[in-house]
Formats: sequence, structure tokens, C-alpha cells
Amino acid sequence: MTDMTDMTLNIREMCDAYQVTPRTLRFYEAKELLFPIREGQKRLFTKRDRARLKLILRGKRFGFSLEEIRQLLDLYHMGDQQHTQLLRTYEIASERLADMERQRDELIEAIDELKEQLKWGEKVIASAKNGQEAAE
Amino acid sequence: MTDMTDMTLNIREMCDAYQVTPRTLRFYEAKELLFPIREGQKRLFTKRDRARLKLILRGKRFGFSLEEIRQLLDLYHMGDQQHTQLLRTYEIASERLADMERQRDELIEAIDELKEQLKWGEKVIASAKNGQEAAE
DNA sequence: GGTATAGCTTACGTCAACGTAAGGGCTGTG
DNA sequence: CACAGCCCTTACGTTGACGTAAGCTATACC
Repeated sequence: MTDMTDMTLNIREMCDAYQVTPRTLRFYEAKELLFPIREGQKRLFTKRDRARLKLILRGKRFGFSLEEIRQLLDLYHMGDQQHTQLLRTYEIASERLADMERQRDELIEAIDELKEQLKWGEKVIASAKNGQEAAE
Repeated sequence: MTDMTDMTLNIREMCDAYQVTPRTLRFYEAKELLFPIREGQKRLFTKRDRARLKLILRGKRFGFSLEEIRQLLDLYHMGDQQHTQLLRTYEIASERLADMERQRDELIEAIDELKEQLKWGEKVIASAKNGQEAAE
């Protein structure tokens, strides 16, 4: 077996893998969302960074700010934290979960409503088309 | 019956009703998301404005930009549009709907995962507590 | 008439999340 | 060694969605 060393990606590979720009990755590092190791001055992104980036991108799609995401990430990465900090993180995550559930419910409702509107739109379009045909 | 005239709200009432600032309402008017009528130079928000504002605020919670929302609003308000414009609006709304459905699915998945993490967090917290008790 | 209250306009300020430009370093290749 | 190709840092620019301050206006009340 080819020594499947705990593969790291350089910045270019990382960008291609996740459809982001180098600037974005460096920005996330500056904001302490990612912690690539260094080889000389070049960044090497680990498996851990890849897991975190996935979560970051997902969080963004749900409208969370990077700061909120940073706090959430802590939850996924607490091994030897202090108890109180851990509790705080747990609370934050619980709130976030409630947010997400609310958002999900509202989203489901909004989807229904929009579907209704689209049905209505189809009717209008169809009748407009008929009107046009009649005018020809 | 007290003449239930098609009640309009002034800017203050509107703000209180929807938890937004006057600046926000003026901003939305400038961006042509709302169309309050004028009494002198004062704005009066109609039932239509209230319906639109609800949709705007919801759209925002889903991470849509004001411009995207503006296009969507057209769908809820097309009476005498031209056919092509109407079609375009319909398309935009359809895309938006697809977005929302994707978002919903992803959200549901993320909720599950976060729940898992929280369960795990509970375990860590519980065991940390035991350790502390044992140390006392 | 004075002034408090509410609303208005104009315009500059702010914050997040990057974009983009400028200049420097390392490595390999002809 | 010259030059290309990547990567790096520093730092100013940009966009969206308002915040905020300054100064004007109209109505209400004393």
C-alpha cells in the first residue's frame, strides 16, 4: 500500500477542492477559523482544516456570521477544554440549534407559500398566452 | 361598526409593529421594496406595505439579498405586467424556490448532525462533572 | 410666540467578508 | 543566471445594509 500519509493540501489544492479563493482561506486563518500548518512559509491544510472548512461553508449558507461559526466550531473540537468554557459552548450550540429548527420550520412554510404563488403565476401566464393567441 | 378604513400606519407604528428602525423603512422605500403613500411629506404604510415587509424580513432570514427579494416581491404583485417580464419573474422565483428547497434539505441534515454533537457534548460534560466530584 | 415632538432629507460613517493591487521570497528549469 | 510559477505579506478598496449626525419642517400644546 502506498504510504497513505495523513495527506495535507497546499492552498491551491484546497481552493480547487472547495471552490474558494486563496484570499478566503488566508482570511479564515487570520480569523482563527482554520489552522494550517507551515512548511517554510507555505500553508498546508490538514484533514482537520478540511472538516472545519466544510462546516464553515455550510454555516455560511445558513446565514451564520463567521464569528458565530467560530464558536460553533469550538464544539466540534473540544478535547481538553475547561468545564465552564465547555458549558458555555454547549449553550451557544443549543441556541444555535433552536435557531436552525425555527429557520427550518419557517422555510418549510415559505416554500409552501411560494409554491402556491407559482401555481398562480402559471395560470396568469397561461391565460395571457391565450389572450395573445386570441388577438392574433 | 367603527369605519374600519383600510388602516395605514405611520412610520413609528410600522417600526413598532415589525421591530425595525425608521431608517430601515426609508431605506427599503429608496430601494423600491416598499411604496408608502404620502400625507404631506409623511409616509403612510398601507396593508400592501405590511405584507411586503413581512416577506422582506422573512427573505432576509433566509439569507437572500434585498435585490433578490425585490425580484421575488414582483411575483406577489404582478397584475398588469408584460408577458416577458412576467415570465422572467416566474423563472427567478422558480430558481429561488429550488434554492430554498436545497437549503431546507441541507438544514435538516445539519440539524441532525448538530444534535449528535450535542449528545456527545452532554456526555463530555457529564463525565467532566464526575471527575470533578471525585477530585473534591 | 416659544418649544417640544415627530417626521423629513442629505450625507458621511460603519461593519463584515472578502477583492485586489503591490512588492518580496523560494524553487525549478532552460 | 534569468525568468516563470507559486506562495507569501501588507494594506487599501469594495459592496450591501443599514447607523448616525446635522439641520429643516410641520403640528400641538402651553
